[in-house]
Amino acid sequence: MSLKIATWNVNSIKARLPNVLEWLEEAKPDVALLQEIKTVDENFPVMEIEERGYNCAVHGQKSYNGVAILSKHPLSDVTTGLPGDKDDDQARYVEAWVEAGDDSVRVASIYLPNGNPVDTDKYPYKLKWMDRLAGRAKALLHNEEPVVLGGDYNVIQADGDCYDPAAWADDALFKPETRAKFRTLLNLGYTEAWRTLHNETHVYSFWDYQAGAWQKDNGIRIDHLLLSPQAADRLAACEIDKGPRGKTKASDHTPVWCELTA
DNA sequence: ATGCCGGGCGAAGCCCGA
Repeated sequence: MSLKIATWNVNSIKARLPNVLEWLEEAKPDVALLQEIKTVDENFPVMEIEERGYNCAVHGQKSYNGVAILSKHPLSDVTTGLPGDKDDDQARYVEAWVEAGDDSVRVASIYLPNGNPVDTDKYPYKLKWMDRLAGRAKALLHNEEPVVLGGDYNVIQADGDCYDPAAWADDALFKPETRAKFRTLLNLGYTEAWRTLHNETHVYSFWDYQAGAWQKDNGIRIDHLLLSPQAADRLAACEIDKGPRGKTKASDHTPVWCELTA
């Protein structure tokens, strides 16, 4: 048996609903981790998504942020919010156990802060959020379960993950401190699924709406699936699906998915 | 090119994203 787990920053579930429903029917992920739903829980389109055979766990917020987990299998043990700062009211983390027999897995949908401009409090917020994520990621390893931490990490890991490294050098997504924090996650024992299976550079998951970035393939790869050892042992495939980015009324991100074989 | 699009909010124009 196997499980297809995808992550996608949809940039508003309200504006993107037709695209998301079409993608669910075409790509048929077993689990979909969504970010930037930009709505409160009460306005999440649960009915339309349940009609397609998915259960929903939603951690929403008015206007900004917001994350969700969609799953064809039952969800349990749902937790919302990233531990470590009771004053943080931004909806950027939701976690759940996917009940799928031998394919069961713990998943989290992550919307890591952008951090720009770097000379404001947004950048230290990003770095502290990454420390908190590392704390949660480390705690999850103690359970020795398959875990998939998927989402918009807002981290460019290396020169080959963006179209112009010089242009990104001082950006919050690419600064050395940011990349070091990301490596801390990997050094805990997590595997970045796409890079593990692919050697190519200049393959992206985000293209700006502006300046013909999509047409010129001026993108960055910032949407990642991080796997615990027990999940990495099951990794059979990981791909970036550029299809949704080319549709009308597209999100500026495109889905990334992996297949775990039990 | 730290905003050229595109979304939210709310009903014009500003905030935000990467």
